[in-house]
Amino acid sequence: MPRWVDTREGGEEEVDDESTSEEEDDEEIEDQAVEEDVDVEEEDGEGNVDQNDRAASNAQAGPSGQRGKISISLGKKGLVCHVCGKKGHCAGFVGSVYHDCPFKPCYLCKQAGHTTMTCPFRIAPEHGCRQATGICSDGMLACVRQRELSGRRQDLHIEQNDWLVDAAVLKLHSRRCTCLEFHPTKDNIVVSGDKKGQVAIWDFEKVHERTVHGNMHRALTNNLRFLGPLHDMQCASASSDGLCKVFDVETGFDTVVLNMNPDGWIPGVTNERTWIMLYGLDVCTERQLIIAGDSKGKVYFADARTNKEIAQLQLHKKGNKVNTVHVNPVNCNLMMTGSNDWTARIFDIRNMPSSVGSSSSHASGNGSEDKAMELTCLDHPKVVNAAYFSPRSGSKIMTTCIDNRLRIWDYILSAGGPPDREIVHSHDFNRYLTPFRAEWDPKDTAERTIVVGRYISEDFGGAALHPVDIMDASTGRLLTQLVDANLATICPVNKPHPRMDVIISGSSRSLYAWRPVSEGNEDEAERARVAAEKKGGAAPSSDHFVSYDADDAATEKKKRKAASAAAGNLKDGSPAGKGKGKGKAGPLFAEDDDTPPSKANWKKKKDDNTEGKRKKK
DNA sequence: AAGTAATGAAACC
DNA sequence: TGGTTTCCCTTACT
Repeated sequence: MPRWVDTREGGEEEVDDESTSEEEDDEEIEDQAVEEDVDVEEEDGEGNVDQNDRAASNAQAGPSGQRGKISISLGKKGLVCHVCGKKGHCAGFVGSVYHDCPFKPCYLCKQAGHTTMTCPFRIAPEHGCRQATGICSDGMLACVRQRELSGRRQDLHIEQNDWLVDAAVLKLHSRRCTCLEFHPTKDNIVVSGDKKGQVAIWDFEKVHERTVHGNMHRALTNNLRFLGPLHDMQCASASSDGLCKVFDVETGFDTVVLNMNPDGWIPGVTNERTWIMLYGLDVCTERQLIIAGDSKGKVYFADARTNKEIAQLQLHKKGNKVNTVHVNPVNCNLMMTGSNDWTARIFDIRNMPSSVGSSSSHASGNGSEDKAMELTCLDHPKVVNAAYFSPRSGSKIMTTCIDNRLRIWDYILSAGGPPDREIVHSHDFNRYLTPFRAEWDPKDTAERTIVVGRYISEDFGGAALHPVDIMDASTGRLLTQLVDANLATICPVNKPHPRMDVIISGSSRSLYAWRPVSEGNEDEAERARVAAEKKGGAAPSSDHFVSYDADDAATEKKKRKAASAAAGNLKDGSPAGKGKGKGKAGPLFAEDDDTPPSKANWKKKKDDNTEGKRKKK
């Protein structure tokens, strides 16, 4: 049985009882649409039927297969499409299926001439992908042959299991989760950061055990990285408050390594242009370096032993975020960054200019000045959310770009040129959500398995769910899609465990632990599934399900007090009042000085979405 | 149950 | 270069 943790008051009941009559509603809507003379009969994405069916049984089993024809009524005169503004049709959800505006390019691959529903990339995710050389449709024979030829061990690591959420901690954070990191030595521990600057430590085996360091930062915790097995309690963090800290995950005791805004926020003086935020972060254990990227295209190097800044360099175009920093896992001289300037870049740290001070003010040029270190630049057509070396050999490269493509280079040396593969995959949303970042599975010795959340939803037995995809980076093939009826929100943050068959997803304010359904456990999983279905997607068991309303600041304080009184690990429960604390927070800061850059004066345009709204409940 | 705020990139002038 | 507007399947709340 899945283990869900709900520590809010009333725990399970909260999530209970939603949408029991979902199917009837669906039918109603469909019927309606049919009645009102239908011009366009649903283009049915034949190709993905089986894919969906399989996952549908994973999710709300429902009357899965026999989902009747869905129709959209284009004949209605009164309708106005909120996407293109033209009359006579309307984009949006019909039940759990979204229909694109037929006059816009495909939402998935961005090409004109078809909609997402009929997109070749949706029907066959590997469509148009060149396979990596030496990879023959995943046959065992091909793997053996490859192994003999290259002398390297090539595991066939094909995920075929069904996965389900095994444990969850709901509302652990008070804002959306922004990053995740596994503890280097304690297998069951995952550390997560959120949009408010909190850092949480969760034991996904014990489920109820978690610690929240509430005031680690005063703005988004953008990245976390452990200092390594030798300092296994020490974790570094980079935040939009401009701080890079090293903190002890058990005690929460922290040391500031970098402070990009030493004068703080001075009303009337500081503004959004001058405030510096830290984004990308990595730790180089060999060199004892902490490397962080900022919101202005600079990268900072700090000595992890002294916690002092060594250098800062303008490695990317000015004014553009450096979203990720990654030190090559086998060659610590190599570093790669992914940035909002539409590039990923690879650097040789040895070529760092010797005379770089903390007050460097290089000017001129097109913005990215400190070229000495740069080995190559990987151009992209849009923002690069993430750029990572493969975790074992360090010789492959994968980037996540918001043009809805994952790009794979099979060898670093080819990184100057076009990628070996572009995998079309839906992850292009850029507001409201934490940016998607595709991750390598460090367990796969062949360095093929990758994990990435999907933005676009799919109909799983009547529910619109957003799967987490396990894909093969060498073929572009979708190996498995993770869905669970209890997890209906988008999962932008996902990490495969380095040693266990576990994937942790951060979705909204909650964390979820996926596990494959083992053969012996299928019955149990089935029961859990049925239970979940009966309850309308609610918590099957409180042993596996915790919710924790971290929203209200006062409640939070109370809770912390109680926790410290109890002087031990936080135990389940500590019933929190129903979170109402609106948590009036400027975009940048959670508390005090109320002059953070606020965009409250933004004009709002009504986003007339009503007719196409997805029916919930 | 309908409305809305928070939010970020990019196109445009 | 800077300010303004738009956009596209959000989410959690009133």
